[in-house]
Amino acid sequence: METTAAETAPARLRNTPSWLISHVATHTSRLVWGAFDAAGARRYHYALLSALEEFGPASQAALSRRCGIDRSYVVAAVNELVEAGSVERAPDLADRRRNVITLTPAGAERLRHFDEVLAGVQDELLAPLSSGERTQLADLLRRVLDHHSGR
Amino acid sequence: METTAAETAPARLRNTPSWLISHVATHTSRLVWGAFDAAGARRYHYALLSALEEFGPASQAALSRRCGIDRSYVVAAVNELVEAGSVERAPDLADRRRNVITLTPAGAERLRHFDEVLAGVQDELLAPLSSGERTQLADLLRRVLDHHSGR
DNA sequence: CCGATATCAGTGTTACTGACATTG
DNA sequence: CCAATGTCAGTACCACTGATATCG
Repeated sequence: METTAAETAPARLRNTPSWLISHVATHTSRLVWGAFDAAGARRYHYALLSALEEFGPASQAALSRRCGIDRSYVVAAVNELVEAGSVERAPDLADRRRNVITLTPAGAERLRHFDEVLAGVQDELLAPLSSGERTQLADLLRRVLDHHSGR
Repeated sequence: METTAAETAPARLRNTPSWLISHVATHTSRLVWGAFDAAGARRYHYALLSALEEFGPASQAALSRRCGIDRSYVVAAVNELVEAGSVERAPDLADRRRNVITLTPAGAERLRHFDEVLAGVQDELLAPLSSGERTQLADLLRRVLDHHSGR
């Protein structure tokens, strides 16, 4: 235990949305990281596989834009996913600057597995909230996110 | 511009609270970091000053627990705050393992300045939400946070 | 020549881990 | 002897920056 007890945080912080978001995100990362680590994966593997399943084969740059992951990180992530047999990387014959990344059946399988793992995480993360409140929270966050990624 | 356009994220991600939180937190950090950087400070300076103002002089370990900042980081942060004249560090005569950190008048001044800076950040961050919705979001996050720091 | 792509090298912040000496 | 404290060294993840070569 690094942090022996909790001791209430200053009211200033507890009333500042940006602080709340950051701290909840820290706990979230811990949970998500733990779950993916146990599954031998990284958090953004799920993001990439999701994009490939929903939108079909795509270039690395497109994946970067859709998932909000840096291009240089997509390179590394795709390397890992290729090695795991979850995706395939092939040069794009139509535009020779690009690679086409394609989801493999094993990758789709993996994605479904991650779905379950992540569902468990959501449940643990949002334990104190009712079903309606979870939806409410997601809606609010989605609106904030859309506002800031619109640019 | 690193990310030319946004292109909608996969529905799987947009419906996953943990993903929403993490991504909103990224945007949040950008905003907060920018604001504090312009003020020549770090994000956790605000946390530490807040705790000192609300609870009075405290040891570094107590500050760590209250602000959720790692002990090793508190060391560095207090160094910076001492150098900036915002706090004073003195050995605790009652318990010689400890230091007593005390807020200086200049530090209290600094805190008030940060209050204003941060208020602006909240406004920018939560721009798409009404006043009631902002409260709602903060309430939900606070409950999630309390649930996870209770341990 | 400009813009996009894939890649790589490197930086900065922060959470976390572990070690250590000092003190209660 | 065990626990807490302050300190330091080192790791890991991730966002970000910039450079480079290739291609449209």
